[in-house]
Amino acid sequence: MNEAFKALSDPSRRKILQLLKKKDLSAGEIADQFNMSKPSISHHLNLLKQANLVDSEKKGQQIIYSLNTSVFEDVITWFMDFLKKDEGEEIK
Amino acid sequence: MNEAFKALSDPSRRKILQLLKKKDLSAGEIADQFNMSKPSISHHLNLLKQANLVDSEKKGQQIIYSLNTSVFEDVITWFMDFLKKDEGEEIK
DNA sequence: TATACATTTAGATAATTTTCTAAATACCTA
DNA sequence: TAGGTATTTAGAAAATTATCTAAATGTATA
Repeated sequence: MNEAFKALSDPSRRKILQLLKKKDLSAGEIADQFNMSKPSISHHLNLLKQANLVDSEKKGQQIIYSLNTSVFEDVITWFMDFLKKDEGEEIK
Repeated sequence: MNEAFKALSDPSRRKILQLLKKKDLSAGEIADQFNMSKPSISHHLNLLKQANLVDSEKKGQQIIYSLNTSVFEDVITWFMDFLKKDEGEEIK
């Protein structure tokens, strides 16, 4: 899960996730939303993919990216753990 | 919330949070759990504090650190958003 | 097959982050 | 107030990350 935390620490990558939440997008369509070179976006997409936060599928000459929510669930579980009442000191 | 994501991207800092989940600890007690110099731990604690993930309180010559869960709630909310069903395309 | 388009790979540079040692600060107690 | 303990601040070195331009790859189409 370390890769996911790393991937999530960058604002551009979080913005990519927000965009993909609305709908699947090609690499180029994602890049259009940023003031950044395409290779830089490609690099960010690669990190998101390695963290299993997105999936990609080749379609003709485009590559379509989509959210992969399975790791999101893991991360939420990790966080929820901090809100659980301390288990050592049960309320009687 | 960017500072929180940044703070959470480091494994040592996440380990500190796990330790503080069990009980409040002094800076020295935290440092004892790591193979790392005290100034380095101090630096990590500072980042966690700036992200509002921990609080600190001076007690004599020690500084006691504790979890601050308010930002955890915000972050969980951010994540939950990705698991919500797409709101544009309602099921009828 | 030649050309154009979409994306990635390579390689370099700049910026940020992590970590260290040495020194400073703050508090406690004899 | 002198000495000891706990922690932080300062400043530097090393590692990692973000970003760019140029070139390469793969696909579509005229």
